[in-house]
Amino acid sequence: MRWEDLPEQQCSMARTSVVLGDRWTLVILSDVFLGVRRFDDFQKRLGISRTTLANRLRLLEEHGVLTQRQYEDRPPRFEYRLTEKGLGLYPAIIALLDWGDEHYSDEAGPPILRRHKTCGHDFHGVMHCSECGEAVNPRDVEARKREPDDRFPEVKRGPLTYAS
Amino acid sequence: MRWEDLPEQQCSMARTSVVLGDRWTLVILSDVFLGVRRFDDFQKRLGISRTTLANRLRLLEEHGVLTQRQYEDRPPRFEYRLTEKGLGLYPAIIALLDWGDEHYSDEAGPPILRRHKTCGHDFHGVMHCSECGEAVNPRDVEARKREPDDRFPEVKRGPLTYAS
DNA sequence: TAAGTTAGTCCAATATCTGGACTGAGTCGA
DNA sequence: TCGACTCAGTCCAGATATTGGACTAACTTA
Repeated sequence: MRWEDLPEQQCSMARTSVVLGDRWTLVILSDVFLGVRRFDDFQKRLGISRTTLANRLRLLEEHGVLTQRQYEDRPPRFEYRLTEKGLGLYPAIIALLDWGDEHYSDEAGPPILRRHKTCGHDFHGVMHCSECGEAVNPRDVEARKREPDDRFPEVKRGPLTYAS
Repeated sequence: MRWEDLPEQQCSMARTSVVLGDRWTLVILSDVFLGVRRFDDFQKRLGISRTTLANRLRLLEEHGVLTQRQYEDRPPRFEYRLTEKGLGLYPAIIALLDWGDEHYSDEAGPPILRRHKTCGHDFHGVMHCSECGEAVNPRDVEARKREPDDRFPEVKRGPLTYAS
């Protein structure tokens, strides 16, 4: 199966992966959330090739994650900004950054700190249940299909466990 | 810059992206969280090429996200399981699945539902602040570098905003 | 004994990513 | 008015990664 055929699958991660699933997109997006908006700034900060950057930004625009907006008349210049849909990726970005902070920081700690202005503290994200408000533990979650679907074959599997 | 050089960067997303940033890894992981553990099951469910699957699983093992454990003696057979480090990706997986559910579902709703066994309801994840416990809004977060670092050049940027 | 299961490897064709040069419109300073 | 600079890309050819399909290898089951 080719990557482009993934969205046909009955799986939200497959469809998400078409937009975010490549070497650069998540890094670009985390820069966008830091306030970076211009082509050359992305390019200089990330060291990504200009071709690939142009392709990624176009893809993100096509998928409604970013929009271009003019910030200068002469010469006409555009910058990339998050749409509401793009802003909806914030929890995922936070979760991925936190995971990177936890597992790949050096002795001095995470390279970038995030402060919750509302309470004034540096923080990390904790995933809570939308229904009861409690923090969610992976072992307390049970997944089920909406309905049987032959395109998404069943396999033998047990409950979620992990290697100790 | 090449993908392999990304982890040199002072950026947690760059380092995270080395492990997760490709077309298949997130999809494989979301299957792992559904309980899929065997090579052929991944391959049949995802339609990924066997070569790429083998490479991805090896990468995830090298990075300590999965481990192989023997589940059969004759012939010796191994299955892939999450380590504690891998289990730490659950918030990110939930956030990405929720985003896909929200933006790419058909009329009938998300293809897979997740139930919080603790409270008994189908749910989605809400990202909360580890310090004050409140739900986090992207606009209430302020990022800053731990310290100046020439390898990670500053750019002109304003506060986080988005296109309306 | 033949067919099936499981977990891969190997291969050549195709697709994607790379750095670097280049374009083009306009600004800035002297 | 000239020359250097800014910014957002495009274009190219070489390097790298992904693809589907065939194949291996060890063992089980009918």
